[in-house]
Parts: sequence; structure tokens; C-alpha cells
Amino acid sequence: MATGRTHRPATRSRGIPEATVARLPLYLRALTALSERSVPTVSSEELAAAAGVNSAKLRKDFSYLGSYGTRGVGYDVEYLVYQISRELGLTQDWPVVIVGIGNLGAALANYGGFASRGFRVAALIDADPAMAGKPVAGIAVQHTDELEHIIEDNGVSIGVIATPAGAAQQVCERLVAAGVTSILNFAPTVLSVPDGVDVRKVDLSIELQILAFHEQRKAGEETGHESAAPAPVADAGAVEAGRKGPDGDVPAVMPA
Amino acid sequence: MATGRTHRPATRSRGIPEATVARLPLYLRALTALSERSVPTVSSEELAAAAGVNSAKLRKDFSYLGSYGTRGVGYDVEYLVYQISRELGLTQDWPVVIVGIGNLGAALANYGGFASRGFRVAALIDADPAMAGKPVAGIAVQHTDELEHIIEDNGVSIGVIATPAGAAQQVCERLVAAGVTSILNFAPTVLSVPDGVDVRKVDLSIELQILAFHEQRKAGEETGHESAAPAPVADAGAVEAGRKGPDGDVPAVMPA
DNA sequence: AGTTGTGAAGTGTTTCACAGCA
DNA sequence: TGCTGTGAAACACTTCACAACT
Repeated sequence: MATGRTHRPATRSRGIPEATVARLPLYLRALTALSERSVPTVSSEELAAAAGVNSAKLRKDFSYLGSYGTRGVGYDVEYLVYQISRELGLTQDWPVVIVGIGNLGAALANYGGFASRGFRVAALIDADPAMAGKPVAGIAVQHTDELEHIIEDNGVSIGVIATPAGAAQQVCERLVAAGVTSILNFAPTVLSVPDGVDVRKVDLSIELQILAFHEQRKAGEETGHESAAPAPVADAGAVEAGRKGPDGDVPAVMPA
Repeated sequence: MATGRTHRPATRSRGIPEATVARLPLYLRALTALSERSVPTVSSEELAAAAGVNSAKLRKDFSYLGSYGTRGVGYDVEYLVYQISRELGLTQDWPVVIVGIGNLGAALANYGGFASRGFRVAALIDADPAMAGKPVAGIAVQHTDELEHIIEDNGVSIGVIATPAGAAQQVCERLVAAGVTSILNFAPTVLSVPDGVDVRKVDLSIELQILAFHEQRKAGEETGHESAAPAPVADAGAVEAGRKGPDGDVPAVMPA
């Protein structure tokens, strides 16, 4: 997944597998595109192709949410958009703070995909006093001194860390102390957090290294390997997937 | 999943599990830090803590690479750094192009973690003629027209796409046609590529959505059940036979 | 006829627990 | 004694294949 990490073992509530959760946003994106084109219904096969997964997996995933399809017909696009949004908690408003307004922080602040999915950038925070007051993506940057106030005043529970690695753990501790319980970490360092706090990480250099591993192997196989027969038509957009996440899931980028 | 996976179906050659490959960069980072502090050896327990995994997993991972440790002592830091680097293909030089030099592309270009791990930014490419010639991270941005030349002249096999979603597939096709076989995609869209091309994706909004999912669960659990302010949570109870879904709240639209 | 929903089988990953070696 | 390396067990995830339903 993106990597992604930090298991929350306890918490049985409703047993949606982590791997499924990591794919729901993918389905949601594909469904949103269909919705914008006013497509009323979609089959598992079509939707799976649009999301880059196979249809059996998609149907299994949806089966954890409930029986939202109609046999012989498919899924109602609007209804599914609603159900998945609700399942992901996107029907509510999530104020988010971004700490570390370098290039990456600015890129995140400007990223349109947030607002459209229930996330609202409540504040941009940077340690550089020279940044204070400067507008980025239409929001004035605030100094780190304000961090605790901002979190508390806005009821922020999700924080994004886009600082250099050296500052990340300290920022993390302040966020957590102020009440943040979910953190998306772009700094290339392992954060340690108390129980009950979720961390997901994105590290560009890790993703590139994984690509390099496979790239290297391709080069090695080119010679002295069987099969000239070039592939059995290759199904849909193979590739891609989420890792769940699991850190899997993987995920990727870095600090400014 | 970060956040991302990428299937490589057949290809058994050397059977290092994908999950293990995804963790090697993590170990490498921790080991590099130890190396800089001149720590000579490290136990699986210590290294695992530094990398944020558990020690049994780490030992299992290393066992796929070979027997590089010493019982009763631990692992030689320098030796392991070398072995992992070699396994990941980081002992060679990987020229990389970044396409799409907005905030994110610029953040990537400025990322120091590249050079230190065998990656070299060979070129920055943007479709905006006004960007051409401008220096970003000390490299002059080139126009998209040059894409094919650049790839071929530099023997680039890894490309990073940081364009808007609408341009991504087209850029991808040009990269692949010019010889790129590994792509790191930051655009929020599913890329379709021919067999033999690896894609890993990083989607900032997906990671946040996964956090929101867990965050919502936390809110719902806080007080034995819902009752906590936010979180719809749609408790079970109601429903009826036939529909197994949660379905607790006002559906926007019902399925046909 | 067409498509979902899902048990069951298959595959991959993590964890356990301890034998084997320094 | 201490720590690695690894079978075996447990768990998670994916795929198959078909019954159930529209």
C-alpha cells in the first residue's frame, strides 16, 4: 500500500478486510467518473476494469459491505457511490492540517482531490517564521507555535507531516499530544506513536527502489530464458493495485 | 499501499516474496543510519525496531536473501547494506525522468533521497512551454517534445508521472513507446500498460481515505457504541433478512 | 440469459517456537 | 548464553466456479 502501515489489530467491529478497505477509494474514484458521465448502472466486470482490479475480487470486496447489486443487471452507480462514501466515512467533514510547507506541502495543499472527498485543509503550518502569513493555495501559513491551538480549535484528528525527516518525530508528538489520532507521514523516518494512533507512510524513494528491483530482474531475464511466445493476450490493465495497503500497500513520496 | 502493489505474475526466477521486497528499502534506510553512526553490528531485534517491523519477520525476510548473520551476535551492518543494495539493484545507476513539473514534480526533483540511492534525475519534462529552460533543483526543465530523445539518449528505464490525471495515460504511452519499462504514477488515474511494464502508484487522497475509515471506526467505538458525536456508524439491528448490508441510514438512491 | 454473491480451494504472508550454531 | 535461521502453524487474501436470483 502505499504503503501503508500500522495495524489496528483489536477493533473487530465489522470485519472488512484491510485489503478491501485499501481498494474502496479506488472503486469510489472509478464510480465518481461514471457518475459524472451519468452512467446509471455498471457490472462488476466493467467497474473492475475501470478500477484496475479483477471482477471476482471486486465482487468479494463489495460482499463485505452488503448486497448492493442486482443479479443480471449490475450495480446502481449513485447508490454505490453513497454506500462506499459512507463506509469510508467521507460523508462527514474531516479537517486536516499539513505541517511542513515546502514543495511537497504546497503540492498537497493545492491537491484538488482532497476537498472533493470530505477533506478540508484547516491549516498549513511551518516552522520557518518567514513563511508565516504567506498564502499557499489560498490559505495563510501559520507558525508551528500555533499548532496546539489550531488542532484544538478546529477539532482536527488527521495530520499530514511533510517536514524534513529530522523534525518529523517531534512534530508527530505535538500533533498526538494535541489530539490528532491519524497521521499521514511523508518524512522518510519511522514514527513512533502511542497505541490508538494510526500512521500511514508514503516514501517516494521506497517505491523507486521496488521498481528498481523488478527492473533489474527484467534485465537479467532478457537473455537465457525460455518462451518466445509473447503473452496470452494479457487481460485488462493488469498492473496496479493497492497494497494495503498494508504497507503494504504500498505508497510513496518524501519531505520538502 | 501506500500504498501500491503491481503484480508480477509468473517469473519465479529467484523467489523473493513481494512483501519482502517491499520491506528491503526500509531495512536499508535503518541500516544506513546505523552505518553513519559507525555501529558495527546489529541484532534482528534492534534492527527490526529501527525499521518498524517485528524481528521474526525481519529474520524471515533476510533468510530469503541468504544467511548473512552470525548466531549469538547479529548482523554486520556494512555487509548487510551492501547485500541489500545489490539485491535491490542499487549498486547500479538508474537515470530517471520526471514528467510534470508542478509543485509535486518540483518536490520530487528536490528530494535528496534519490541521489543517495542510485537514482539520478536525468531530466525534468513539462508540457508548458513557459517552463522550458527554467531551472528546478538545478536542472533545466525541457519541453514534452523532447521526451523521446531524452529517454533514448539517456537510456532511461524508469519514469515518474506527476502530471494532472488527464495527461497521465498519454504521457505513459509515450514513455513506454520510448523504452521506459517501470513507471511511478502520482496521477490519480489507472494507467494501462502492456505486459512487461511495471506500474506503481501513489495516490495521496487514497491514503487519507484509508485513514478516515479507521478514524471513523475509532469515533464509533469510543463509547461502547455510537452515541459519540460524529460517525454515522449505521448500527446493525434493524435491517431484515435478505439484505445483509449495514444499510442503517438514509440511502440516497435505491438500487433498481 | 445475464450477473451477482459466496462457499471452497488455492496462494501468499505472518507469527510461533525452537533447533542449531557461535 | 544469545541470537540466527527456519520448519510448521496460523492467518490473510485471492481466485475459482457455480448456485441463486432477476
